[in-house]
Amino acid sequence: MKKLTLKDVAKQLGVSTATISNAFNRPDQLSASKRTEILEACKEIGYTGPNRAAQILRKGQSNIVALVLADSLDYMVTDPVANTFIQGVSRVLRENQKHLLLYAGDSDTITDVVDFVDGFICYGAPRNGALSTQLNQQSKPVVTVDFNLEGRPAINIDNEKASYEIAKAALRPGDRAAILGLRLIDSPSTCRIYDSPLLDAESSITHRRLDGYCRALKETGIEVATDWIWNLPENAGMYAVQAAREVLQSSPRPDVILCMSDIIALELLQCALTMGIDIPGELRITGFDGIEEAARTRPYMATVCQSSVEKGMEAAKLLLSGDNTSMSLPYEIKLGETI
Amino acid sequence: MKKLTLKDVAKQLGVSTATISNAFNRPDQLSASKRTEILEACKEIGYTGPNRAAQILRKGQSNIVALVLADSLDYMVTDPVANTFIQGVSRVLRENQKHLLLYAGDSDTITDVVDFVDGFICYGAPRNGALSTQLNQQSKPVVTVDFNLEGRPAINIDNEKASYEIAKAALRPGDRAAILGLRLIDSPSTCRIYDSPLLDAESSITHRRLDGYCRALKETGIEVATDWIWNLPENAGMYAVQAAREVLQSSPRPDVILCMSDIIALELLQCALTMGIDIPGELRITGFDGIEEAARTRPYMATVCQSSVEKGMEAAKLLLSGDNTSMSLPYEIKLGETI
DNA sequence: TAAGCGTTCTAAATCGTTTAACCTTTTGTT
DNA sequence: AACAAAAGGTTAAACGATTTAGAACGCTTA
Repeated sequence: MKKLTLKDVAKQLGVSTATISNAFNRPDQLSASKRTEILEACKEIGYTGPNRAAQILRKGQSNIVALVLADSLDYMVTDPVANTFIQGVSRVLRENQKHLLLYAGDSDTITDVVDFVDGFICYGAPRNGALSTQLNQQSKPVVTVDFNLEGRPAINIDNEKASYEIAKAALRPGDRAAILGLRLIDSPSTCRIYDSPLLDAESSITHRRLDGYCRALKETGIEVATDWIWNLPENAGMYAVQAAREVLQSSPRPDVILCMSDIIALELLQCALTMGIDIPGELRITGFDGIEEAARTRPYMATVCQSSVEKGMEAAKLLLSGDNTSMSLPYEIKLGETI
Repeated sequence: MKKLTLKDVAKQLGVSTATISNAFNRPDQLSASKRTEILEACKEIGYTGPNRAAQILRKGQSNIVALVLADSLDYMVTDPVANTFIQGVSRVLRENQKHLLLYAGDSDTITDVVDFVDGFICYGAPRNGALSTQLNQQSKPVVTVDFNLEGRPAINIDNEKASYEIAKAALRPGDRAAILGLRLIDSPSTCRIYDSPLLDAESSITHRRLDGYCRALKETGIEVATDWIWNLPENAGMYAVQAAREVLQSSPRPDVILCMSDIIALELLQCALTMGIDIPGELRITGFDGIEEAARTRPYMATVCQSSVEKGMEAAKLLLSGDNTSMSLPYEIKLGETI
């Protein structure tokens, strides 16, 4: 019992293959009566429609969109921001009958999929530079999120401005301030920056956040040495814990700690509370992202709220529209109870 | 600048297309010297290898595996169990150079992808019965996880036995007991079961858990009326909260509450602690799954630990192996501090 | 010398569609 | 009535590979 093909069906119905194909794809190319007649007959004999694999080859279009994640899936999954982002993407894709191919950015090539995928949504700068260049060299559409790729449309929030604003709200003149940063330098473990060279500063959102913090610090008349800036290689609790301990045990302890993500800030808060430090009396903390958990803590976190779902949805819409214009999404400063 | 094809390359090198194809796919079909000569020449002129779309059509194999999730992606993403499962699947697929197509089970058809996908991993029973029958009727390999599909290999743990054991550990003769269940009946919101007809009892893991609980209850000499069994439509906090409130406010209050997932149990624990109920003095609670968060609460949760990552990995391995034998994975009873 | 055999490569069929180009009718216009 | 345009189909050439059957070649063996 082989699978039916267009040809088989055409033969059975006594019409050309083109007509069958048109019945399925281009209703304007044949009379309505013939069309329904054909479709009914197909249902009758069990032909479910043109073979997708053949369609992909012929049309050069597969309805598959690759979502390239900067980090390995292992990290992605534990990160609520990435999580909800995927949600948003998938929602829009589904509405448009597109399919989602999940692609981890730590793979070192896209050659396996570039031939059949309709486009790429790229979430976060690939760790792996080769992937960026490959993405840029191929001709399928690309939408970048939370980083920039030359000549490609990007979805972003104004990270510099948002960071500036949350920092400005948290800082008082005369403060000692520390920063818990993310992917600022190339290091596999949590550490202070000192004078390590900054990583990939052009396209990285965390560097924009750093810029924003620095502007606010300068305006408030505060200086921050690079040994008061920590760097985490990934946005995961296990890296945050170590930074939190170190920064809280340093003496004199900072009055403010600016964290580049809520995951980091929450771990820090937890750690500080355990140590009996009064928040915000003795120490002020800011986060970034606005994940749900940050709103449930006590005291609840001062942070920058951005809608990851919306980001995902806009990214997908942008890709599908074929438009080439970047987009800056709104955010909201939530003062919370930690500053 | 059109893309190079096998034909172009063959013409340029003065050999047949078959030889080029063989150079890439079947090294044994030509001399080693010719092969390296060809591959080098290809690199030289910028031919990166056979077009995947054409390969898919011709070979009938795409290296794409569809992961069909029972729930919509929206729910999936917030569920750490599903999350880590995906992780496991993706890890094995990547190791084998396969790609992952994420497919939400609330879509009503697989016809869009069945033609080009190499197989399906199906996580949880699709809500939508049509999808099950479609999966069964098509001829591509299917591996089911946490439910059964006739004639298809399944990955599971022994839910009945595990539930029996955790319940047995929690129950004392003379207890009043309640159950917070999952997807036992067809209802869009949290409610007691009363005498609603049970749903899809054959293939559902939550029915196996119910069986296990019931065996333990019977052995301990406890009777549970169906109005002491709650049903949640999804494994999500928002549904759990309501059930938790209702069950805790009922009087007399139960001495033990058996929860079919950690998400539910944690919400219940939270709720009970807020109400000032002593755990486990006044109330014992059991969960199911062994998610990380359940180990971090205070008191920490009594639960059945199963490794979702491993489940995912085994599912993927099973699919790729082409084997047709089901598999029961180990689990571990963690007594915790809540019983 | 011719047959037999392994190796290396080629020609041509095939995978299942889509679609540009072309051919008939039918309809509308003057 | 004559002709253009539209409607409804058909033919056949792609799309870019894989793969079977067999040709050509050099070599051994009887």
